[in-house]
Amino acid sequence: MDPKKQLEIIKRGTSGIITEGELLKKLAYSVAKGKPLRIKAGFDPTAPDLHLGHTVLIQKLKHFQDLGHHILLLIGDFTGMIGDPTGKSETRKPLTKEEVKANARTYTTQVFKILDEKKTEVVFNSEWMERLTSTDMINLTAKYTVARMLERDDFHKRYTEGRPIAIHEFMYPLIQGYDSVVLKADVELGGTDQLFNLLVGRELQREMGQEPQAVITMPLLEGLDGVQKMSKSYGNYIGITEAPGQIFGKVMSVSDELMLRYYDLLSDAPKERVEEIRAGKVHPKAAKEELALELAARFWDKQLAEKAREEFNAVFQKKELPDEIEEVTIQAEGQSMWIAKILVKAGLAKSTSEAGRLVGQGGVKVDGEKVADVKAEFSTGKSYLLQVGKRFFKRVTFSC
RNA sequence: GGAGAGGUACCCGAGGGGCCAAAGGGGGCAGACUGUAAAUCUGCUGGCGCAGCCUACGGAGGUUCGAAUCCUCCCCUCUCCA
Repeated sequence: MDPKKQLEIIKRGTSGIITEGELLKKLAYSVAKGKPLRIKAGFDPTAPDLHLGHTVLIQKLKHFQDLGHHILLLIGDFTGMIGDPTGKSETRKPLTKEEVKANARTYTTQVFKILDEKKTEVVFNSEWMERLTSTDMINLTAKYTVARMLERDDFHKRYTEGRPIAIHEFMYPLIQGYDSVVLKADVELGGTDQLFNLLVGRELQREMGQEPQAVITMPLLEGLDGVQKMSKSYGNYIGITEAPGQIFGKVMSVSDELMLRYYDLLSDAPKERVEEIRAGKVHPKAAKEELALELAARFWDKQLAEKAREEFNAVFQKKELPDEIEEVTIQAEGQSMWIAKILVKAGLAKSTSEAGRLVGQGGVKVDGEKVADVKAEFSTGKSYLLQVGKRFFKRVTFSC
């Protein structure tokens, strides 16, 4: 495909390209020689569950892949084994080889929900990093200065704010850059927070006589709260292995404002459609449904996504019951049981205190009836339909 | 090696002997409303069969009728000096 056209596709949704001119040149060269570009993206195998935040980047890789370029999926297993104590988060305990391997495997299977496995090369940086000697390592560190390291925004911030920076954290950018040298990457993708590391790759490549990689940064996706970036540890994520109903519902829970952001970063809907939505020509709820449908279908399929939509509307609009309600069996401790205890045992509340609060706030229904009394007791001889809030349902039975 | 600052709940952050289960904000949850698990408003947000008790302000001791607050030691982080 024409290099300019390729660039246009690639550009969509990116936060920055360094430099556009270089990338265009590389694309032109690739077209002229019939040689695909080597596109690198690195992943940390510490948290094996991918969420939508990751897919912003993966989706971009997919665009490259569809344009016929060669995707290098780098698993940072070496760095994972050292453990990365970024910022104030307490030092992560280093992972064992087996754990890293297992994580990497679940990682890649998830990635291949989006990318074409046959056209993707998966590499592990332990392959070459473990072979480096201490001398090699020190030589690598000699290529960069502390002052330049402190240019990295988060290092700079932490330094001036008097927060800790461990020495080995300086190694990560270097190792990541060195990976680019080994892989002879033409382009590297990363989140905006990766910009510095990506640039180090250019620096090192130049140092080692290679043409520096072009760098593409993708915006970080805000989580469901719309404030912090999407991350498992904030619990504000949509995992790509979650049930279609979950994915659908979580997308629907996003604020109208955040929805537009999700459209920009996640959707492959035609540009014109996104513009219409932004202009307010589409009802926000309808627009959100469209997006929820697209995403649910991306990780599952159209039918399941459609079913999730129907159920969502049944439950939240028509206040009907969901199709599938989880059944739980609770060990009976007598003729009757306190409502708070039932809720805890059914997994609908963390503690009887919390359960008590929920009842007090009128958030608990049994068989469709609001429970008014915090001290209510229910006979253990029957089974009940429990509902907490609008969206948590469980059917409980008791066993003796 | 010396001098100083600091460590508070899920996160940020106030509080410097009792009125502190700890202000405020964020996040989360519930209710009302609706367009939906949007927005907005209101309430809740340590545990315990709960007008009471127990556990909690980095850790361990101590002073005191009473400690997140004062003292001692320890751990951790940072700044300046050497």
